[in-house]
Amino acid sequence: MPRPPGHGPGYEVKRQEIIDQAAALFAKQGYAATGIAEIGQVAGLAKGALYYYIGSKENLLVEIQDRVLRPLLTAARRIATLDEDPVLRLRLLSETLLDIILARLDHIWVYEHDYRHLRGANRARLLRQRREFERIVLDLLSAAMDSGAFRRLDPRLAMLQFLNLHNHTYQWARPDGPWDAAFLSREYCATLISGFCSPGYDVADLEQRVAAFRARVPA
Amino acid sequence: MPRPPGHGPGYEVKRQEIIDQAAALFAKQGYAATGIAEIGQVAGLAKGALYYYIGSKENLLVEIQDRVLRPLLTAARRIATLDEDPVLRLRLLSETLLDIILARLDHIWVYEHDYRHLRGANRARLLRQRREFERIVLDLLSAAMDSGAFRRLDPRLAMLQFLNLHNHTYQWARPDGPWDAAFLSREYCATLISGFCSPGYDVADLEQRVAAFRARVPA
Amino acid sequence: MPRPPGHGPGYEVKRQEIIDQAAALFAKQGYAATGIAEIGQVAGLAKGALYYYIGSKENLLVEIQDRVLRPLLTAARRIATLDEDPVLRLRLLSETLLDIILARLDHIWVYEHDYRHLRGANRARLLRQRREFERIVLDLLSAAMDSGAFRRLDPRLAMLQFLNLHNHTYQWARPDGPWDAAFLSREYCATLISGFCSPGYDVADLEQRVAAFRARVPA
Amino acid sequence: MPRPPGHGPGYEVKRQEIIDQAAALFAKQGYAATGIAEIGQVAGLAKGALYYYIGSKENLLVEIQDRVLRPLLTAARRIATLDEDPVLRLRLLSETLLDIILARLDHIWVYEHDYRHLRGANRARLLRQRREFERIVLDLLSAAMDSGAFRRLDPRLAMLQFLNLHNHTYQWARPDGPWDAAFLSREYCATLISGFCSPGYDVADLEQRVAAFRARVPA
DNA sequence: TATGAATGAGTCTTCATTCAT
DNA sequence: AATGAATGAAGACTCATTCAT
Repeated sequence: MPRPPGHGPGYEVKRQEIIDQAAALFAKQGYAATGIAEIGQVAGLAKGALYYYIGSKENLLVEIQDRVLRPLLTAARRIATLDEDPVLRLRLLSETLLDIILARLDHIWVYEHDYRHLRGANRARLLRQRREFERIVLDLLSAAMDSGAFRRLDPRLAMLQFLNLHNHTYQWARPDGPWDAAFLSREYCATLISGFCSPGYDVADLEQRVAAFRARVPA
Repeated sequence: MPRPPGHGPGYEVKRQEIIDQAAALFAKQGYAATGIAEIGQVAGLAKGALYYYIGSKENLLVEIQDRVLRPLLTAARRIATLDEDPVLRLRLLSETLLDIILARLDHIWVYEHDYRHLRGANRARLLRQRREFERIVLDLLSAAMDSGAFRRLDPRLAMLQFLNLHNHTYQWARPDGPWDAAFLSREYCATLISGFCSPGYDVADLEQRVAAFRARVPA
Repeated sequence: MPRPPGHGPGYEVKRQEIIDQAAALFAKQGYAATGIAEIGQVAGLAKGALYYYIGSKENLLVEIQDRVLRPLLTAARRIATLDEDPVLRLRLLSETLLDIILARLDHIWVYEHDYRHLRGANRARLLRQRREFERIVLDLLSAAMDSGAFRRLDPRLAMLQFLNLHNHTYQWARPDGPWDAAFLSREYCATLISGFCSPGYDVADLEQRVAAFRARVPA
Repeated sequence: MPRPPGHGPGYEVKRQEIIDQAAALFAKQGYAATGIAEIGQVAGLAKGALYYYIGSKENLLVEIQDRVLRPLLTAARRIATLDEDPVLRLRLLSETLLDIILARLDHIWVYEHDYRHLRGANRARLLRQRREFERIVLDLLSAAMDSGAFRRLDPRLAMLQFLNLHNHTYQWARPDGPWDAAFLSREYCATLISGFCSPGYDVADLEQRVAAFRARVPA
């Protein structure tokens, strides 16, 4: 997204503010049902000035998707390549995913609902990135099966269960809800791993290994 | 849903057809991004005639939500009052829910995405019905805990996991996908029950009890 | 230009009226400087109704160009294939061209000034048709040289002189001006043929042959 | 054309550069369809600085018209008062006109197309200057008739033929085209004079008189 | 039953211009 | 001498809806 060169120091700050405000509106009303006029009103900017910052409405959508996918993929790639037990890595990935979901609930809402309004290259890039994330989950699940921790299941269905359980959280989570990402991750993973693991696998052990890993490798 | 009085015999048939077609369009493009003109074109009707059948665009949305919620609640109420083990009832409810999701994927898409475009009484009624369904799930989970089958968990979080796992299915399921409702229900419930059950609970036994129930009580 | 099917009997009439009115505005102010709102005002139609008739602003431009080019090319093709002396055919073509220019001065103004605002296929088609007309003029001039009536000149420059002299007429002609197409054609052709003809060619003779042709072949 | 007072030495230079660049854009896209932003981009100037030089968009148009009309009228006035045969003076005027057209094709394009976007005094002055030029041509043609060189024709129609033939040249001429002003002037005047002259007038003689004049009065 | 015609507010976006710095 | 930020009207176009026929 190349932007016209030569902007003042406050430009990017204001720009990010506007994206924040747009994300809140899109989450509440939907992308298609939110008007540029409304965004300008919330931002306290006339339409001309608004466009000076945003370029286009679709651009806002792109930025919001990016704010979700960029940190998610960065973290997922890092976790995927850790030299750790795949089950542990799944647990770490789960918590990262929930971290991002809970930290930016309105972004996630837009991310889940309105990606279909992207067109052309923007849409293609988004789908590619989504597939990459799914691939990482899939590979970790396969690795857990290879390691004997998990039973032999259809890895694709296992991945979809993982995604269902995590991704749908945005539908009911609240910014001031009772549960944080760490807690939800523990619960979700307990459920999934109980369901997926081989007979005799020690589920309870996992949280201690997570704690040990965190002690070894501080964020 | 006020309907003009005094209609011929074909009225209701055509009306249902139009709702079908609208659901398909809404699912593909979103409610806000789908125009009345488009619906008329697909229905082969000029705008005047279209309005004769539909009343308003929001009316279509109401009808689509109803087509999901009416059979879902009917079945859920029936299952909830069965004189059976709560875990078995959960399994039956799961399959019913997945049946409806897979049978009407486009309706579900609209149901999940566009209920926020309902206003006033329509919206209130919808939210009430959703809460009733959630309550049924919650009560079954509590009953399973009371019966000793499940550990003592936060029943609300258990319900949310149940809903996450099931409801998000519409995001990736395809009409010609490889898995049917019975299969997915078995898999999902296996996962959930493994995670929720008390130590020593015999998960594998459940499917035989389902089969026995079906033999006793044919649909 | 496929238009939605099923229009009432008054539709096409009104449509043509609107194109007339748009042509007048475009001629006076230029295509780019004329707003849709202005056209609607002149047509006595709100914006919605206006679009019901026109489809798009560019469409209006296409129609106006077509109203010039269609009769022009039809007539030019017919004249080009007449079994007559090329000089006579040039004279007939000249009068036809001036007929069209004088009959639709505002259309010609738009035709000459605003064809650059056409895009894509519309533009390509226009340029193709213009080239076809030029080709017809060029071929007649070449034939006149081959027949010995004209000196050997650069046929392309001769064609451009023909076009210059005729096409620029729109710049100063008035609907109620003193000269009609027949008169102007006589004058223009007298000038051009005097300049182009071989020594000894009888210029004065031409008008009698035109009269004879008209008597033989009534329009 | 009010200009801010007190400018540095480079001001006027840069100003002229910008007008050049604007003329090129206006010629290609039309005045109304060319944005100030576009001009600023080509000029390498932000909008604020651009306005420091140009004052307003209409100002640019005024300057471009002036660049055509000022040298044209200066030359035409000079030629009109030469103590030479009117036919010779027409031939000299023709070449000057074509010189200006071919030297500044983009300016001419704007001059012919966009003078209607001028308002008020700017427009009045332009029309006055155009009429003055036409008057000069008209007077030369009348003089040629008075001298017996030309037949008695409607002098106004003769003038319009002269203008048609010359002014329309901008429509197809290219900066790197095969014909220069001197050549085109010879051709155009040969055509016009053949058409206008009295019987027995020696057309071929003219070019030698032009050469003789040039030898006597170097530019 | 069904239509075509009309509306006017609303859509996203671009415009020429101004001005504090 | 130049900039970035702001404006608000205007740009073309679409919308859900109504209604006489």
